[in-house]
Amino acid sequence: MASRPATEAALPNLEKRSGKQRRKANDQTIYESIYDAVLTQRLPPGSKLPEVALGELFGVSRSIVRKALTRLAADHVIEQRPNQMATVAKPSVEETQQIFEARKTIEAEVVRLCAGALSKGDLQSLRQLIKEEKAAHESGQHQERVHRSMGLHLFLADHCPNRVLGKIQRELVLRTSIVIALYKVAGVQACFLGDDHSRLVEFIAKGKGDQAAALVREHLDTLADLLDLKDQQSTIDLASILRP
Amino acid sequence: MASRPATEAALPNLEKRSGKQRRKANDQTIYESIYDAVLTQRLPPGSKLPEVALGELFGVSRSIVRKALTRLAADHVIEQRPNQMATVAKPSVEETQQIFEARKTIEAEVVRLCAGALSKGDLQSLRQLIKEEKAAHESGQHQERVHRSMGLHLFLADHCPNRVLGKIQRELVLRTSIVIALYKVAGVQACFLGDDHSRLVEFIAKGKGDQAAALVREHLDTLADLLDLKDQQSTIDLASILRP
DNA sequence: GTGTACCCGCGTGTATACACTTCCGGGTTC
DNA sequence: GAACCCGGAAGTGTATACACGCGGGTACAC
Repeated sequence: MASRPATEAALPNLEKRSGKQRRKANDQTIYESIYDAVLTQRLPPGSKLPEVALGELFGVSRSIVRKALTRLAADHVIEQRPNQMATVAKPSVEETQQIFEARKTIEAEVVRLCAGALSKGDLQSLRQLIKEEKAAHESGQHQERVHRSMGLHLFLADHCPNRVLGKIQRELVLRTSIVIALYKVAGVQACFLGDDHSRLVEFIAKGKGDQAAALVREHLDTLADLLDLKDQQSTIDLASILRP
Repeated sequence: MASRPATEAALPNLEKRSGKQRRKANDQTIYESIYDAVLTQRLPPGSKLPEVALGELFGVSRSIVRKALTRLAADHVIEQRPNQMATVAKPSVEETQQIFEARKTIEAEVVRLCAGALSKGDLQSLRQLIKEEKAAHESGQHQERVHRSMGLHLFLADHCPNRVLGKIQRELVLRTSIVIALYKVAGVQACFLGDDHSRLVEFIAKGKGDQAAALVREHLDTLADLLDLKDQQSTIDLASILRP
């Protein structure tokens, strides 16, 4: 049983979430289930994803599973190597920093475009999201809080007037969440940084694009600093250790 | 024969390029072949891509073709609808403008990061690319010129220190090329705009990131202005035409 | 002549069978 | 005792068979 602990431990969690929907899942369902499991750390980085097991779990054949895995690989959620089981992506420290830098560039532009361009209803939804995030935070519901916190950034991505930039932003938000799950130090309340979110929404509401962009950059820098990027387990230099 | 002219006319062009490699193509080969055919307009937007025909053409089964098509759809090169043949993407005017705007944001940052960070050899390669582009331009080799011109931007994407941003840039360059192929007015020498490319490389060589970024934005604006975005065939307002 | 309903063919959606590759474990040999 | 070799189990890679959905064409009715 020690041969593939990640698989045996995590795969059942996939069905736990959605109950007994073992029948007739399509590739989109599988895609979202795995994605969500990765984000909530039920599937930690490096977890193995055997096609047959997934197929049995969702009640479909490997064809569907393979399609979902191909899409997940295209979105950098998992890694596929020839003749080997797919594994949940395990971004390096370097890649993590680059993801944050890239997101700073894109999200700054996204909020700039959003500023003054969102409807009253959109702003209302944003304020509601922040309220729910705080509530989840205070009641200690980890998964809920992660979803709400990420939800604000996803909302901005989905409502950016530039749909192309919005989709890029969405992908980066999700990748960011993965690395946060990977490198987050225990106890840190990621992305719940003071009232950054509240201030950001107000800047957007008042059409102050430049200030919103600046705040986002600062917000992401603070977030990146909270990560424990010193943990270099995956980049151990065997030579320096074993050399006499 | 009028039922699917695009397919019958264009699909044979796929094999024409690679000669007689009808044996044992993998999904990567198919992916690249279709991608290249789209970029060089051998497969114009809207072209149908039947799985069986592609399979026979490349000597593989539909499984491989489907994998390639799934990846192409993820990269916005083709569009897949349930129970319908995949078609080459046909970006709207609005999406085209958004692609250019997004690329301005990303590429400006990419060249800023490249400035002063490229090796002597890289700069040498860039200057060589520009030379080849000019040569292809003057000798009237359309396909070659398109490749070289795009090649400079792809080179910058691939050599950007931030690999994440580089990959986003690469995708946007390719999508830009698609819309250029789609909306280019006859006779326009797209992306061969004076000595923009030469000046850009020199800015990068001298580490003048801000000036390089500014030039890129200007370059892309000029390029977008050359397109005939008034052509709204796909968004015809029937009401305004048929109303008495 | 026109409108409608049915049928058939083409193409995709899904499942499954089989071949190949990889990895692990035991046995043998030096 | 250690290293190498070999065999089998598990998993992916690919092809193929069959089911389903859509669209066009024809025949029939009005």
